[in-house]
Amino acid sequence: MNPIFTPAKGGGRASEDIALQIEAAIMEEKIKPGERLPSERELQVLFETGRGVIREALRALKQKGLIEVKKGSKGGAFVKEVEVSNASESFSIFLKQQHIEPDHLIELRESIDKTITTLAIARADRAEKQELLRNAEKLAKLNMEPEPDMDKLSEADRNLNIRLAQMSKNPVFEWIMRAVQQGFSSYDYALYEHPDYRKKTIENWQKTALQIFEGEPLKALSTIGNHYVLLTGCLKDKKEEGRPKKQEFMTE
Amino acid sequence: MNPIFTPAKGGGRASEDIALQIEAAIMEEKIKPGERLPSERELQVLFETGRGVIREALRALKQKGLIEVKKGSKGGAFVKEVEVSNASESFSIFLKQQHIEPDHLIELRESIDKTITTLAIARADRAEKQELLRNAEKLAKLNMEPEPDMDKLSEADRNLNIRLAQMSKNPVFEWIMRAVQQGFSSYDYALYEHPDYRKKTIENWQKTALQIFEGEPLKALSTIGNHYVLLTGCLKDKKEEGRPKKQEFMTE
DNA sequence: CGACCTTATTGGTAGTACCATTTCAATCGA
DNA sequence: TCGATTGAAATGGTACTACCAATAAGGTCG
Repeated sequence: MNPIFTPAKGGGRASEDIALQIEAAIMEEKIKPGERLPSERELQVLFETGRGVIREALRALKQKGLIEVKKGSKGGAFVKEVEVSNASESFSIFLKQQHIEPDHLIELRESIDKTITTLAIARADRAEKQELLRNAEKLAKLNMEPEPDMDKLSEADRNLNIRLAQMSKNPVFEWIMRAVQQGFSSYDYALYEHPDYRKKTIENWQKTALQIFEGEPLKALSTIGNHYVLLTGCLKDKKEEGRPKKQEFMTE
Repeated sequence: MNPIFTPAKGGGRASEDIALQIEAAIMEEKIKPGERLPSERELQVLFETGRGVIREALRALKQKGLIEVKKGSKGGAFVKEVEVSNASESFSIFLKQQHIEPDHLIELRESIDKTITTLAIARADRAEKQELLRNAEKLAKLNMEPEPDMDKLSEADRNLNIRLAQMSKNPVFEWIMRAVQQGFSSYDYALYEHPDYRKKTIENWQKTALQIFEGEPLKALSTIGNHYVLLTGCLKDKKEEGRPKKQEFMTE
């Protein structure tokens, strides 16, 4: 085997050097997803360093979502298949710490959603579009219940968004969508609290899915736009807490 | 002071628990950016654990970009102001490991750029628009030189993109723009290698800036679109390496 | 008063010992 | 022979100690 790893250079930050070497090995696919890294004690020898340093390096890689660690015999650090959920965490940290306005995030989502919709109509096959339609119906059915389960409703809404993103056949959009949802799902939640908004939102989803299925880009875009009209209207109402003066969104 | 930190619960993953507690304290702004966490030896006492565990927790937080660590007396872990560079690192990991196609990223940029442009026309004040125009001229001037400096050209291009994003008055778009640029600046670089593409791209930028200045949304959108026609055309040419058959982008 | 030195603080590294969990093979029993 | 039990080995998780290296602050000497 090639000398993949070379002893860590001194100078106050050995664990960073080690983390970089391992990360490089993963990126160059010298170690592939699913494979195991040497044990901590072996790495300790390879890098000619203490075990604590190794552990710190592994901890950083784990945080990056590059590896996962299992205990016990035959345990160790395994190279992980990249999951969007890990990659989007820092994005949500950014959102939280910057006190991003809901309006700003909504702008992003609206922009992305419109592109995604256009792409989905052009690229998704018939089966996928039908599946989207089915999922929209499932959402509507959830709302038929006497006591609709909020968590399930949000989950179904989330699912629709992700599915639509996947239909664009562009993984970047899927990543963004997941990141945004992870960061700010709470606002969509608000949309499902009022029975009135809830009903309209669900109807809107069904309409969107249908128009995508029928390949009507312009109509679908307009319908998607309406989703955000609803959302901003709802958030505005909520801000005026208790004293709603008038409703300014389109009723249909 | 409240008892911010409680001893880590056992069960095989103390450092995670500790990292969560500290992260929560940061998010709730019990510790604000710029402030210092207790020293490792103090934390060791607060959490009733070993120093190694503390160090692992801090390493994870550092990787998340939440803290930075300084050595020496009066050193320690300081809560960091969130920087886009940290937040966008995981994004570029995602891009690298997923082997994202340039085309996919271009789709995102085109989508975002169009929204940004629309917002910028509506929201930026006259001075900012004029400044954008000046920067576009600066870019053109750089190209007048007998031996144009590639790095400076890319830098100027980057600057224009960021500036435009800022003019949208929406920090989320700025983040996305920066992240994308960090991840895939190499492709824009290609655009500036051919003198022919370079000239057209720069002219296009000037045109865009002018149309934004004059408040012509539709024209500006079309011009922005042309930028990506150029970019895809250029990348395509480059892929056909050496045997360019025909040029398929708009000449003007 | 300024340049230099000392010291205290703090992160960084090394090493050891031991614990908890997990796997797997050897052993025991029916 | 087959199954269950047990025990050893591998491996990550924790604790503790000692020492190194960098840094800042204060004291000392010229």
